Parts: sequence; C-alpha cells; structure tokens
Amino acid sequence: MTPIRIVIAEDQALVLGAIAALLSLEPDLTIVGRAADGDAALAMVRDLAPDVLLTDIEMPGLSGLDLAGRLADVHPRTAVVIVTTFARPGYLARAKSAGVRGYLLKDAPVDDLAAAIRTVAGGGRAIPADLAAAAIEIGCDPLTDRERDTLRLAAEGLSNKAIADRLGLSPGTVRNYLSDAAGKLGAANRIEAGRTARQNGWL
Amino acid sequence: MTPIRIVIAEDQALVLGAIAALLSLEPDLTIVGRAADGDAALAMVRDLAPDVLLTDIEMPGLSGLDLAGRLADVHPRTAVVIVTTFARPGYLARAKSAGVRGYLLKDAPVDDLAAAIRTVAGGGRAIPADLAAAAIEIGCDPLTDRERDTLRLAAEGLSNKAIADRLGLSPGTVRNYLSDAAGKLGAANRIEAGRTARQNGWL
DNA sequence: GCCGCGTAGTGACAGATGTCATGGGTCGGC
DNA sequence: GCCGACCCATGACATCTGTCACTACGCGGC
Repeated sequence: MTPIRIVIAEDQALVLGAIAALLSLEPDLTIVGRAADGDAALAMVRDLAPDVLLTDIEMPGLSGLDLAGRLADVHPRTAVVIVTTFARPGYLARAKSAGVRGYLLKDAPVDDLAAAIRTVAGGGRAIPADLAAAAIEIGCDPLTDRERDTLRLAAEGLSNKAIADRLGLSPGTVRNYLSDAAGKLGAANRIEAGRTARQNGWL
Repeated sequence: MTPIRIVIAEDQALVLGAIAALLSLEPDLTIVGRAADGDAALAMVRDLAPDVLLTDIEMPGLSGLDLAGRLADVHPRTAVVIVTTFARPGYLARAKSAGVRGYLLKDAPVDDLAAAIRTVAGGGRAIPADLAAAAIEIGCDPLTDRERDTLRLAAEGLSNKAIADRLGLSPGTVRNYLSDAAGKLGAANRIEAGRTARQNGWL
C-alpha cells in the first residue's frame, strides 16, 4: 500500500511545522512538500503532483481559494483540503465552486485532519454538515463588484471622496454604492456593513 | 536530567494538537496538560504546577494576557511563553508588564519554539529584538479607558447615540471621546482610529 | 425589441459625525 | 493648596454620510 503524498501550504511557519509533525505520526501519510505562500504551493504541486494539497486560506500572495481555483484547471488529480480559522459561509461557497472536496476548521479535533485527508484522497468529500448548513442559511453574496470595492475601502476608513479618487468615480456614486450595500446587508451604516460582509467571507 | 513540564493553552484544537505533536519530538520536554481556554489553563497550572505554560493570546474567556497576569500572583514558579499570530506592540507591552518572559509569533521558525521554552525554563528571556524595538517605536497606549470603551463600540458600527445608551453617557460626550481618540491616533475618523488602535493591540 | 441588471452620475434633504470652546466635577501628586 | 489627569456635559459650526428620486448607458437574455 503506497502512502498518500501531501503538500502543505501555510504561512505561519510554526503552525506549518506543527501540522507536519502531527501528520508524520500517521504511517500512511507522507509530506512531500511545504510551502509558505500560495505561489510557492502552486509551483510545488506542479512539480511534485501530490495526492492531496492541504492549504490555509489567508496567505500572502495567492490565497488558498485562488490556489484551489487554479489547481482545478491545471492539476485536477490533486485533491484540495482547506484548513482555516474562519467559518465564513462565503469562503466555503467559493471553495466548493473551486472544486474543493475537503474543508476543515482549525477548531476541529485533531483526528479529523487525517480522516479528511484520507477521505478526499479516496475520492470522497469531507465538508462538515454544520458548516454546509450555515452556508445555505446565509445564502450567497448579494453584493455587486463595485459595492464590494467601495465597501472594502470604506472599511479601511477612507472617506467617500478618497474612495472616489481611488476608483475613479464621483463621490456621489460611492455614496450610492455604499448605501445599496448597507441596505442589502441590513446594516445601519458602512461600518456595520463592512463587518457583516467580512464575517460572511464576502469581502 | 528531568524533563521540562509544559501546559499548553490554545483554543484551536487542531493547532493545539499539532503543537503538542511537535513538542513531543523533543526528548527533554513533556506535555502534562492541554487547555482549550484561559480558565481551564489557570486551573490546570494550579493543579499541575508545570515549569512552563505555553499560551495563545486570543482565546474564549480569560485571554492569554489576563492568564499571565493572574499567574504572576498565584503561581510565579511557572514561566509563561506567549505564542500569538499578532505582532501588536500593545500585546507585547502588556505581556511584559504581566511578567511574561517568552513571546513568540506563529510566523517564527519551528526551532524557536523549543528554544524559547528551554530558555524561559532556565530562567532566561526569549523576546525577539525586532518585536521589542517595534514596541518601543510605537510607544504606549495613549488612550484613556473611556476613549477605548467608545472606540470599541464605534468599531462595531454603533452610532454615537447607541454608544451613549450603552455606556450611560450623553451622545455629545461620546462624540468628544471619539474625536479625542482620533486626534491622539492621528486618524481622520472613527474607523481609521479603530483600525490603528486594534493594530497596535490597544483595543 | 424590451426587460433586468450593473454601472455611473446628479440633486436634494435629514441626520450623523468631527471639531472646538467652555464649563463642571473628582482624585492623586507635589 | 494648586495642578494635571480623567471624567462628563453643552452649544455651535462645518462637513460627511445615508437615503431617495431620477437619468443614462451597455449588455445579455428571452
């Protein structure tokens, strides 16, 4: 029986090393590569053609979700398992549409990790039912591209005028987009709107 | 030579398990306890009197910094090592004043972890020079308690009126506090003020 | 061809926010 | 006892935001 070959992508070196140590305890799993960002991981998967890519979402450069999207085209033989801190419905939705078959929170019990890897390596899916249910409950991203753009900048504390300059729009248009976004999200102002959008993984 | 006895506190089960696996590889270290939140960790240190407590900062209930503060009084024999995602100057400052002798980012190379544990167990300090320098550069928290309170609620998207109701103040007073806070932080508005305060570990 | 949607803009208005000056009160340090 | 902090408040003012109505263009679907 040949072991499952794994590449791990995780920007926090300590966590990367720790997860590697954890998986090394499993006799049927071998770690063939470690990457500290999405771009390095992409190259590594191309070179090593592992059975499974274990990846974080929030990383410098290419995010774990972008990475999964690229791999679906370039290297569909490598199964992707996302491991993330955040239970954001939008993240799960984007992961699913990128063809990801494994999704795991860092909150999950340790045994779940190896189990998920084995499941996806065997062609199955490992997505917790409660997360999937929450994602359905919340629904999909109601924002348009421009609403997201303006909201992102507004969340950094920029004024309507400053946002308008950055995006090449008129301040009035920015006001309208932000007002629309707040309305769609049921928020009373741009701050609340930014928070719920971020919480849901839409920003 | 007796091994160094360690308790780990970390709310993300996967990371907790992974770090435990990593440290188990070191023959001179033994993990005697694992806690998923600050309160459990406090009880565990009282019961087990370990040489070292390895703890995250952001946890449900008692934070790692609160925990360190309590232990300085209750159990000064146990050395504390903070392991955190965030390089926030205010966190390091609070850690130092709580008597913490080890501070490590999750970004750090894996070898640094065991090294830091051995250093503090031997009575030494393990605080990266660059973090300490950054903390001095930024200086200490310029905000008063009330400015922090109002800023925290403002960052959640509450209006002046809503903040005033929560804190039992007049809306005008809230405006003044937020204006003061923004001035001290060099911010143009409450959003930017909240961001820089959070970034520096002051919120 | 028309409709819906996203994009982009304007004008008007109310209300929220930011700034400043000014006035209290308490409390601790010198 | 005075001074400096932090606390709390008010009033006045300018500016920023949020909301609404209404217009216009391009694009894709039916």
